[in-house]
Parts: sequence; structure tokens; C-alpha cells
Amino acid sequence: MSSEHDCKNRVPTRNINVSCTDCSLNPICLPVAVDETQLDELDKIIKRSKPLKKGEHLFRASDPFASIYAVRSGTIKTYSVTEDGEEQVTGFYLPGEVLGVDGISTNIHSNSAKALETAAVCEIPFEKLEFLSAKIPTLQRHFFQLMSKEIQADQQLIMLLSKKSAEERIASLLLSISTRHTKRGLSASGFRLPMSRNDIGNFLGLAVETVSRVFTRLQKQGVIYVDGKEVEVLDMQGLCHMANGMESDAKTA
Amino acid sequence: MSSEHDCKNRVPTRNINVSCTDCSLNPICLPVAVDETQLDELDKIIKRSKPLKKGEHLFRASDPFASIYAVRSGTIKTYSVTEDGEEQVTGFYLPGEVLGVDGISTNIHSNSAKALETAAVCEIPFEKLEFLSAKIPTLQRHFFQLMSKEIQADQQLIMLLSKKSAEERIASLLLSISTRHTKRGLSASGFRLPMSRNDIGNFLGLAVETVSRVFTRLQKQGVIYVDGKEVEVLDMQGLCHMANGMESDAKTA
DNA sequence: CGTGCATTTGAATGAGTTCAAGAGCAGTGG
DNA sequence: CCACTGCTCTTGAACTCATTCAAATGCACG
Repeated sequence: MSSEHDCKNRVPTRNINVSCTDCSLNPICLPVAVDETQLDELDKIIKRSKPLKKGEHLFRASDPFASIYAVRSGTIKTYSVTEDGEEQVTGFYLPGEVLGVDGISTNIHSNSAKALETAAVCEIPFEKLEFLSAKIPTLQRHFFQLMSKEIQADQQLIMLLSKKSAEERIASLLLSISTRHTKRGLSASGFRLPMSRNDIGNFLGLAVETVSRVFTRLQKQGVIYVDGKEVEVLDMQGLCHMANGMESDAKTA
Repeated sequence: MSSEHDCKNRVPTRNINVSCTDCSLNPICLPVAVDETQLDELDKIIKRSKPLKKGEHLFRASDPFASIYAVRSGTIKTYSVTEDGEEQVTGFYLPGEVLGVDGISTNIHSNSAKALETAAVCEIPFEKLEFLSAKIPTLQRHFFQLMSKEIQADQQLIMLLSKKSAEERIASLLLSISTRHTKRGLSASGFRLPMSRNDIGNFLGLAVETVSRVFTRLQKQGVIYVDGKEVEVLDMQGLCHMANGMESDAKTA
């Protein structure tokens, strides 16, 4: 309903220093848990630094853990590296989403976080958040929920990796991104994939080539239209069926 | 060193009502976060109910979420069910480990939890724990860490599912169980797998047949000795290498 | 307007699945 | 005590989906 036009390559966020009160992500970010009178307190502990450029790291695995981060604009990918040096993408974080909780248990990040495009984040020092959480019960609750949500997301990925075919995996990812777009009031059917085919494949446990082939196949089937990173979902219901492993023949026939 | 003999089918836990203070799992369970003076408070909110029999549910997906649970004896498996009705095992919980946090974000459990053998658990009402967490900073911290640990475990599973071969997966699982045994002061090399081949396969994203074949293969290679659910690790280092995808030929050759 | 990546496409290969059948084992009841 | 039943587990053989290898094409950026 509001500033949905990103026609120019203007960064969606107007100003580095918008307070939570004025941030358009307000309703899907941390502030949801805090009533107006206390929002100021939360706002005060949040650091808003200069945006990251594409490819820059927000933090790296083995960095000491000090803060969690809320994405304000752009996309961040998190990944870890296996013993034998291979990269595993563990998540993509879109505006309004919170990352970095992986470091809490050991005080050291177990993942690295890298900007896939120019991205701005709000840094929330964890110790201060802990302190505030103990004072504001709804915030503590919200933060527990946030971590629980991360667990659920991971478990869905586990399910996907362990049970689903290449087609189902891609379909699921597209739906996930579409849904998350909707939460921000953006189009459910048309969007730009901020990550490379390589990242997609890595995340979904597929070879790049497979990702590419599936995209082509989905396009031939008329479920989506793809042009590079730009995606248009033509048959949302078909995509849903596909993601859930339903045999969906009765389509164009 | 102590009561490692489960010759008879006696339940390892002596008494249903051991307080946290007296519980042998004390050093690896929730109480680690709480000093003696406050342990009483934690102890008071914990409910210790009668043991579950093999196959009984602790909770089911879609049950309202009210408590988290610490395993006191036996083994619990958690699993969820896909849209198309398939089961996905999401974790195995051994004594001293905490489960049930999946329900926090929605107030409804997203997993079911089922006893793989006779099992006793401590029930910890979540609202009371929240309240106590706000009061005892180390407890809040510990609980955050506990959830963060769950996230890390899930992410390791993700890595395993997306990158590792059947052999590496089985090796990893054996090592994981071995390590967790060690934490309780039990043998690292000899143990009993509390779950069926089917559960193992489901958890690791493999067909039962593959699990069976890999066990046989590992045995032939002299890395482990298997007799039904009983496992003896013969070459711990070899198993480690195997789990991490190292080519380890120079063995019996 | 090259140069270096990212992406796509094709063909061959392979690890794990599926299907099928037999072996082992625990519980039950005569 | 033994036979029967219903499991779980193991083993073999054929098949399949995704991977790997190889090469062409497209795209972005200096």
C-alpha cells in the first residue's frame, strides 16, 4: 500500500537512522514485542551502522559473538564451512528477519554472514538485549519465539533435504520467498532472487546444474517464468502442489 | 565407573522423585545454570511424572505447548509429519537433554515426541521457567544457549543431509551418540542404539536397506562391531575420519 | 570489446532407492 | 517346549534421479 516501488536502484530504506518507531519493518521485526512506552528503550540499544556492500561479511564463523542483527534492507546469507572445507549455506535473511543467534551457545559464531547485495542491518548487542528481556517479559517471550522459529525453519529444511525431490525443493524455496515477501506487503507472485544459482543449490543440497534444469523445467511446465534472477509465479497453486509432492497433472490439459 | 550395569531390566533411575540436587544428570542438565541457593526454586517448578512406556507419546504435534522436558532416563525421539503424511524424525534425546522447545513460537508443538524405550522425563512448565528466567540471569542465559545449541544441532544435520554420503552419515550418528554417552560418564566405544534401523534411516535421510548395508560394510572394514542394536566402536579414529569425509585407506592394508 | 564468472545444456556415470525375498527374533498361545 | 505370527533386519538385483564431467552461451564490468 505504501512504498512498493523499487523502480530505480534506490535503496528502499530512506535513512540510516530511522528509529524503530518509524521503520516500515516495525510490524514484523523485534519491536512487535514491545509496547510504545518501552520502544524507546529498545531503540536506544540498537546500533545502525553503514550498509554492507555486496560480498561484505557481517560476521564470520569463529568471530566472538556479541550481537544479533535485524536485516533492514537487502539480503544476507549465512553459511558454515565443513571440516573438509566445503561451504554449506544455512539460510537467507530478508528484511525484517533476525540472524546471528547461532553464536549464543558458545559465544562464538558458528556461521558466517555475508551480504548478497547492498544490505543494511540493525545491530542489537546481545547483553543489552538480555538485560532488557529480563525487564520486559513480552520481549523475552518474543525472543524465545524468534529462536524457536529458527528451529522450526531449520527442521523444515531438514525435512526438505531428507524427503523431497529436486523439483519439490525448488518449489518450496520459491514459495518461502514469496511468503516472506508478502509479509512485507510486496508482491507474492513477482520477485527477484537475491542469491545465485550456486547458493540456491548449496542451500537445497543440489548441484547447480540441477537447479538450472529444474528452473527450465518449471518454466516449460508454465508454473513460473524465469529471466535470470527475476521470477514470476504463474501458477501459484501448481507450485504449492509441487512443493508438497502432490501429483498435479490436471493442469493445462 | 558406577552403575553402568543394566543387566536386569531395572530402570536406571532409582527413584521418581530425586530432586535436581541429587540427580546424577545435574551437571549436564538445566541445573548447571543455577547456583545452589536458587536450585530449590527451579526444583520446585519441575514436575516428575511416572515413566513413559516404550511407544508412548510425551506430546504430539498440534498439542498445545505448555512445558519443555528434560530426559532423565531412556530415549525420546521427536518427529514431525509432512503434508503428504510421511514421518520425519527430527531428533533423538538422551538423558540430560532437553526437548520441546519447538512449541514456543506458536504455542503449539510442531513435533511429536515418543519414547523409544521406557523413559522418565522431568516436565518444566514453560511459563514458570520464563518467570524464573527473568529473575535468574544465568538461567535465562542458559536457556538461550540451550535453544542456540538446538539450532546448531539442526544445522549440523542440515550439513549432513546436504553434503554427506550414506557412510559419512552413519559414522556421524555413531560418533554423536558416543560423544553424548561420554558426557554422562559412560563408555565411548560400546553402547546400545535405542532406535530402530528404520528410525536411523528416517533421521539420516536414507532407506532402511542402506542403513543396514552400511552397518555391514563398516563391520567388514573392522571399524565397528555390530550385533543388532549393540554397537562396539573398534577404530574410533577411523570412524572420525569417515564421518568427516576423509579418505582413510591405510588401514588393514 | 574482451575477460572472467554465472548459467545453461547435453551425455555418461553412479550412489542410493526400490522391489523382492529370505533370515532372525520376540511375543503368544496351545 | 514348540509352533506360529508379525515384526525388524539383512541381502540381492534392477532401476532412477541427481551428480559429474564437459562444453557452449550469456552477462556484467572494467
